[in-house]
Amino acid sequence: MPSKKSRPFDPEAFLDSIGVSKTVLAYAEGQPIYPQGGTCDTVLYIKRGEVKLSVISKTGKEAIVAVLGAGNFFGEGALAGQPLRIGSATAHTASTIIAFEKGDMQQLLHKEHALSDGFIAHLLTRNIRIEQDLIDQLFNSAEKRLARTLLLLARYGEEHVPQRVIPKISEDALAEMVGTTRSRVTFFMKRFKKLGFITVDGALTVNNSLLSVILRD
Amino acid sequence: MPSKKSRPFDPEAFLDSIGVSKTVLAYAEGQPIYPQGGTCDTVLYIKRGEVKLSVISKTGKEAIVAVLGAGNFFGEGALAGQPLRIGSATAHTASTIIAFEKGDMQQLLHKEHALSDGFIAHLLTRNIRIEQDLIDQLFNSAEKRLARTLLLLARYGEEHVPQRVIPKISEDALAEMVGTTRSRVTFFMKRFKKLGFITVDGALTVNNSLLSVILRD
DNA sequence: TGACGGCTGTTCCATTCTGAACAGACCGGG
DNA sequence: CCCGGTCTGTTCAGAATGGAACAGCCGTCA
Repeated sequence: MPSKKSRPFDPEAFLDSIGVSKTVLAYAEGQPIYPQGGTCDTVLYIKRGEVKLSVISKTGKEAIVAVLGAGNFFGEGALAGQPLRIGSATAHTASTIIAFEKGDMQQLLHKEHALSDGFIAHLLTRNIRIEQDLIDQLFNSAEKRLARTLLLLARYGEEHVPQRVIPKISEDALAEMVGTTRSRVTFFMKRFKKLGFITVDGALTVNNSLLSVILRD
Repeated sequence: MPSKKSRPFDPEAFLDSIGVSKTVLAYAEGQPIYPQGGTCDTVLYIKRGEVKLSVISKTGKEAIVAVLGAGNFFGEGALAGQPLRIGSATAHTASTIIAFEKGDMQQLLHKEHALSDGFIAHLLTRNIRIEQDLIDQLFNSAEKRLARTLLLLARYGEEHVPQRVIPKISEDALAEMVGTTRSRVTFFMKRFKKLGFITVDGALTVNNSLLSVILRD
């Protein structure tokens, strides 16, 4: 397997190396990066921190589409000619963000092989992830979706540890990510606790045994 | 608006122009192109026809993730290092498909600007579409999802006509695309008919007034 | 300290959905 | 023309979900 996984490409270092100017911004936790409906003229890159992408429906419901970590692009819709942002982006934790003008990015992607290779890799990864979220929604019950979300938050599979701690997240936020209501989340969390799949003592610890929830029929 | 929409790039003509060998295959309606779980070593391109991408769960349920028309790539997971196909691809109508070896494609994407530009455009479009499907699932009831699916099938928005005819599709297939059961589909279809949003007289005609179902709160 | 706001635990019921069953309509082959 | 297969129309009970309401817990802040 010659292909190297996990962020083989660092756009910032690359851009420095070819001497392109860029905008680097710092955001505090919870600070908005761009609003739903805003003009869609930049592509952003997460240098440090985590960014939450969410959408608000006409009825006021919020759905969290993704929480992305360092090394990810977001707002790529600009390149596809989207005039307005479909959803909003918020700093989930304190973050450092690099912004590229849409036009600059297009030029760079066209000229610089290394950048376009890296960007394609990123898009493919995102594609797969979103598609799996969709499949998850189509197939699974709220309980399984919650289990999957918790495992993803705990970065299941990235390291060979039996359990990991989840930073901090309210049941409300979980409900939004999972696509259900808080009462459901509370209900299932209680069950997970009872079965020993997760433990709560200030922090939330996810045990890999939670996988059994997803795998069972 | 300088950007040209709707398939600005024709990979086949391009590949011919630079003299790359490729595999062109013809599929009859309903014929499998690749199976879920098969080796994932080619990227495919739809020259003509329509391709259905579906996934089967452990419990045997099928979900139709997308139906793609001419000018689309699929099976791109190969480039992201996926060893096995996540879902299966089937010719939805008689189709002509071009297959690229994963390695060849990677080389080409790296060397040929025109190809990588076109491919990025494709990935961005797909991303947006899948993301919207996901948002649809998170926000909307089965009824609205069905309405949206019908409008998409009727290619709502592509032309300025008040109504369009949908090729042919069983309620079973609709149920799979929408992510619900056939009994629900029948139920809502009846309602749509009664309200005049669709008409069935052999063929299925979708009226743009069906939009009101999506827009209402 | 005491009020307040945010989060969690819990309950309850109306609504929606699933899954299965059965009957009739349509179609093509033998 | 009859048969079997596929698709649609319909019904229904049981399960899952949504949405709201209320109480307790725990920090912050004046």
